[in-house]
Amino acid sequence: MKTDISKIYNSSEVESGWYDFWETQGYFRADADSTDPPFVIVMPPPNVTGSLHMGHMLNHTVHDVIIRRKRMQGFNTLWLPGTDHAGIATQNVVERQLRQEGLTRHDLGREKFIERVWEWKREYGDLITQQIRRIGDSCDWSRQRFTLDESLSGAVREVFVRLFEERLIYRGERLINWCPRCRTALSDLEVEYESLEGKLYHIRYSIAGSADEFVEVATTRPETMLGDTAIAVHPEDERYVHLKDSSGVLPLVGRKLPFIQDRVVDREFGTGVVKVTPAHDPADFDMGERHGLKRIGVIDEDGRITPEGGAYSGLDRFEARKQILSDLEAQGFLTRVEAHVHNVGHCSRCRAIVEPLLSTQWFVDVKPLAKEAIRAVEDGDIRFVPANWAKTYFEWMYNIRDWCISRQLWWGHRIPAWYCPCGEIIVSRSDPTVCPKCGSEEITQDEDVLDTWFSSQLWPFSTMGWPGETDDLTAFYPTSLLVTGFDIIFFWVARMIMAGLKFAGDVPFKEVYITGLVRDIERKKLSKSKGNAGDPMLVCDEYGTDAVRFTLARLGAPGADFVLSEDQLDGYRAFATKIWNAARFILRSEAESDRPVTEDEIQLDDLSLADRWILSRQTRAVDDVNRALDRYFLHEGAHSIYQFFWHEFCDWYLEMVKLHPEQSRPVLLHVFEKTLRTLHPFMPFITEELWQRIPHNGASIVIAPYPKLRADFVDEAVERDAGLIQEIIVKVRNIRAEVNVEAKQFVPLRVGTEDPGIQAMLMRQEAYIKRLARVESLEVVGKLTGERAAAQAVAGDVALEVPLAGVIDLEAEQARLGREMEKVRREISALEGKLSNKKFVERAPREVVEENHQRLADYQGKAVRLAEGIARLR
RNA sequence: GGGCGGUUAGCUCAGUUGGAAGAGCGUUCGGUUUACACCCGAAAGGUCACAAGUUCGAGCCUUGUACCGCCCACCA
Repeated sequence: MKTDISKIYNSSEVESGWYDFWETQGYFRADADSTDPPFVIVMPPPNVTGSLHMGHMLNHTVHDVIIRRKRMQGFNTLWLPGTDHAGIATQNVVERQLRQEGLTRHDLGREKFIERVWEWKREYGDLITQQIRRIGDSCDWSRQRFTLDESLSGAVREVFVRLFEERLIYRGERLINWCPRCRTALSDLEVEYESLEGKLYHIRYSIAGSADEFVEVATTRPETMLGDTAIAVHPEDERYVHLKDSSGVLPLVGRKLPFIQDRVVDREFGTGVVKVTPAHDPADFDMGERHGLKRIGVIDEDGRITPEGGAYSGLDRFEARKQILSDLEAQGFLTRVEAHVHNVGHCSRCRAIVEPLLSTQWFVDVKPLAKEAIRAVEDGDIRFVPANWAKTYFEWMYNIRDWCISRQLWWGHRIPAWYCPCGEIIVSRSDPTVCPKCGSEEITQDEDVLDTWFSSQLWPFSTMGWPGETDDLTAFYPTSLLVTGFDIIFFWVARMIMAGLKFAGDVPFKEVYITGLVRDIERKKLSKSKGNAGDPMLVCDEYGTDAVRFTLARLGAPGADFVLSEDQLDGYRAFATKIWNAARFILRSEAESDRPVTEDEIQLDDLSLADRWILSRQTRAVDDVNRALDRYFLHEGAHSIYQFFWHEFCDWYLEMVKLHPEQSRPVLLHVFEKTLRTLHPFMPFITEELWQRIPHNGASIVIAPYPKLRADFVDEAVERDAGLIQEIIVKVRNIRAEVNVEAKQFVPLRVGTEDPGIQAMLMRQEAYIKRLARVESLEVVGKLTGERAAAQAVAGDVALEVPLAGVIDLEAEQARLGREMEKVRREISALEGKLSNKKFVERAPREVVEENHQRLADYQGKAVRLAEGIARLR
């Protein structure tokens, strides 16, 4: 037990040593052989390139609060950490570095480049795991994983091969999303649509064999016309039925384009005539399929016009657009240009405009997997918190489309497919050396790597050793809970569910907690001047990690966005300071005889009112916290413990205890110690620091038991008595403030009540009133006799007056009591109205009716006493 | 076009079997009371977006309206 305690709470000092202690003691390590019930979370692996942002910190706070409490409750907890190789993101970072050296990845070649990325990872990849330690996350570092670890790569390969064998992975030429900047294919999810102000160009296409007849098409992308292979109209559009069997002529190129009829054409839009470019537009691709159209690719992987584009060959796509427009205009084909807002797809990594391109890629046929995954959520095998996110999940799953998984990158899991000149494609668990079909040794491996999410989707079981049959899988799979943001429900959550069911034989987790978004702090213009208030490490430096964690827990209701502001952080830093100062107060009067006090040792009968009251209130607070946390309502749990600690323990109990410090010492120590345990999941550092300094059992608060409900500590009568005393104290303080009594002056107090029980109680407990309300003498009478020089108030059905000669302003006093009376009358008439309503009395539950009667009686008593008080003023 | 969420105190937000409107910050007034001025004490402040409905009773349930936000979608 440390005895010294600094006067000022210094968060960075408090937060510096404990993590190493916890880690070396092995408190965070899970035991696959334990017989305790497991509680398991796998950490959503952050990108190795990354550094922690506020979103992470919120997410990790939720994780850690939940997992620390479970650990204290005796679960065999595992929080498995790790990082993601993040294909495009990481490769971009290293390529940027190379560019500064005047190099491209091609200058290095594949092997050297990958070695370079690994070097980079070794150097910087630890940053984020250090940050994770800094914020106190209680993860099991002995089980840390990286998606490119050998065993995880083995899992990826196994899954690829199995899906290929089941024909759920296939290779084919499709229209895919292509990022010309990253030079890779993207999945649909990696394309982000942005509404942009563009132009709608109207272009005249003449009719073949007719001198003056023409149709007008509208397009936002004139450059794709080079790849047009048809003109489409709606089959029931009378304006164009006559063109059914004719052709149009492509301007500038002269190619003949057949007219086709298709129901997707919107007759209302533009002229109702659409140019069809199957190689560069998803809708046109589908039409091309339906009508057997030729596909002419006119834009290449760099976003330049291909030789198919004739005169425009080699031009950048946007340059070509300008050129084509000016040529069209010069030749009179461009009839009209109008402003047009439309959605443009951007690469989610580099923001370049995505090009729909015809390309041969690998795909997963996910529909069969989705079926099981939908069922798992429908059947409640997986529960979303909040529940409505399941709708988002279903929506996507019902409409799920094939997943393009190949990426033209070097950093990632290389596709385990080999090609033989004979045409054979070999997909295998081990690297082949010869073609099994023709025996050729000329086989070459596919150059591409897999989408990063292909490996992430296996995370809950690949990290535990799958496809091996490991103890960890037996002990910890399926995991208990996944905590993540709604932005990756499709990318990750849905795919893990599919993969888990398919390969690990069970759902990957039983519950999914969806966090909200931490809205940009800049919205409040708080950070601009400070530079980086959004960086959680800087925020933790400034406010203390415990305070930041508490703030996030307090504000982040499941699924709800919130703004993190400096005001909020200030408030919860003050909370940490408050805890510190309370501890200082307690440690001030440290005694030799101090020792840990367990609940069972407490003899309720021997205790003061204050002690019994705080035990009762704490019991309720602990119960509130537990019920809130059982539902993952961290915000409510944080609120309950905050209110209890500050406004009951500090504001009332510590003040009351000053009357009988020695007598209350055991309860004081007990309640404070238990409060620290209740708080520990939210504020791990300060609670450990203080817990170690006060009497306690055990080596660390990390493994101390989490407080449970002690129903026998709840005492309604005590709470009622203490409540009345507190109310009287507040009323006296109120009077003192109203009539400007100096703080140091003690005043006389007279309390009137005809209830002998209350009279006796007040006499017994008068010391509290005297001290906390600064009262010199307390007189308890049946009825207030009244003098003019008295300020009056009513607490419950008890009246009181402060007989202070000469200081009272009669008019003000009258006005004050009048206002009070007004309120009481309003309550009475509302309650009378309610209770005279026959239907209410008949149909409302008896307790509710009874309660209303009780309240009415209370208010009526109040009214009588107020009336007496007002009368006595005259 | 479809789906989801939001609208409660000056600000940021809580509010689950429907049963007396809450917190933090801010505001006003007063405070060197032996833990704490990152504090203490006292107070002010709300037609719960609007409208109908269900109910004895609605911030909460139903329907509609308005505004704001997000997601999905092949009107070029």
